[in-house]
Amino acid sequence: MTIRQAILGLLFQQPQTGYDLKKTISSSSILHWSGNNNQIYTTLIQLKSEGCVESDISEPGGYPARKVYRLTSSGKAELLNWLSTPPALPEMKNHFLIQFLFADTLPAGKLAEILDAYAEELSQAIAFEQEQSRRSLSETNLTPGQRALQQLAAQNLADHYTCELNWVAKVRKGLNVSPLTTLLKEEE
Amino acid sequence: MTIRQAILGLLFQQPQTGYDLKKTISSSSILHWSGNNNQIYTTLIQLKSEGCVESDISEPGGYPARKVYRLTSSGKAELLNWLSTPPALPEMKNHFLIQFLFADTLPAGKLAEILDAYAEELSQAIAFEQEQSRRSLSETNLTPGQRALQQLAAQNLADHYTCELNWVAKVRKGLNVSPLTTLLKEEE
DNA sequence: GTAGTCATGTAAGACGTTACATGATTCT
DNA sequence: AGAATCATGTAACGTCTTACATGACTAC
Repeated sequence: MTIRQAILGLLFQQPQTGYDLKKTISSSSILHWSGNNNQIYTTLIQLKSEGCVESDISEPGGYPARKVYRLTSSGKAELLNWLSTPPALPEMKNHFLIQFLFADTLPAGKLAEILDAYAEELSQAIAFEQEQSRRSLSETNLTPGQRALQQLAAQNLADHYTCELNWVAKVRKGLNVSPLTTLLKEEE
Repeated sequence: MTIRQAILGLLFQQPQTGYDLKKTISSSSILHWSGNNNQIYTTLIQLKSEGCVESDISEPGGYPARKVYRLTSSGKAELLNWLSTPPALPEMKNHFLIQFLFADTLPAGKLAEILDAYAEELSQAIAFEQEQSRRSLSETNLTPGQRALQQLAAQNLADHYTCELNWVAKVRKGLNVSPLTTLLKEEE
């Protein structure tokens, strides 16, 4: 349940509503959960029952009640505690890699076609992340330290997409030189 | 449900039991689901009810019955169909990146410590993947084409871990030069 | 007037994980 | 004798996704 920690972290940056959190999380490639992630609301309710967050209703009388959440000291403690946790390796669920793994079933030429489509999609993703990285510089409601972290994190994603693109180019080049079945001999 | 396609792919390579699939999947960094992934059995039962796989009992009378599964033509069709699906971007659930994103809450020095621990873990993962890549060369029950794909896929993972390690080194270096709060100024 | 955004929430499902249960065989 | 591995399966759980429901306000 990383969404719990993501919420704690965002609320530490500034108190905000569930809707604000939802927008931030869905537009962030790093906090990449569903764009319509209503788990946020249930998690907020749970966090409140555990005393990690408190909420005030701004503009009373409105519908639905606009609840602004903020961290309690207990919530801050949990966040700090999690931040000190030993880091874990990234989980890379690369569905394409599984497709690739069984691709010798495909007719010749089809793999090349798919690799090209993948390369195109990666290029777009890299452009998007670099735009995000640039945009994070102009976020006014963050401290310089927070902006630095955000920019470095966005760069991390762009780096990985670039790495993937390089890998595709390498494989694609190999496919041009020789068909799949003879690829291995070069390595031996 | 990528485990479904992974099973179809593995059964295409060779008929085998659920236990065999489980070992292969749990030891593969690419097909990285739980090491004790009993979802495989339920998926096999489902695939059978849909006519994608068939099973024979080898060594009848044993307990539990050793069921060897193989693909039907319908299963092969589904696999081929999925292989031609337009490729999707990798889902990188990098929990560490979320930790990093909120790390300005941490006392100075603690972030550097965590980055170092992360770098160490990445180095180990890279060594492991390169060992896996080497090992895939000597798998006897695969065709040369399949071995080539497997080796390239293993290399893909090693590439990503290396990319992550480079990123950590970059960040770490920046931390030495200047504290977090002044990091951004260099970029502006 | 209808589409979109603001704003909160419930409920059902998909997917993956963990724990448990059973019992045979093989290794130490 | 006890532990590990072989081998299959069920059940509960945790996490994330999708769909639905409500209703106000704003923009075209």
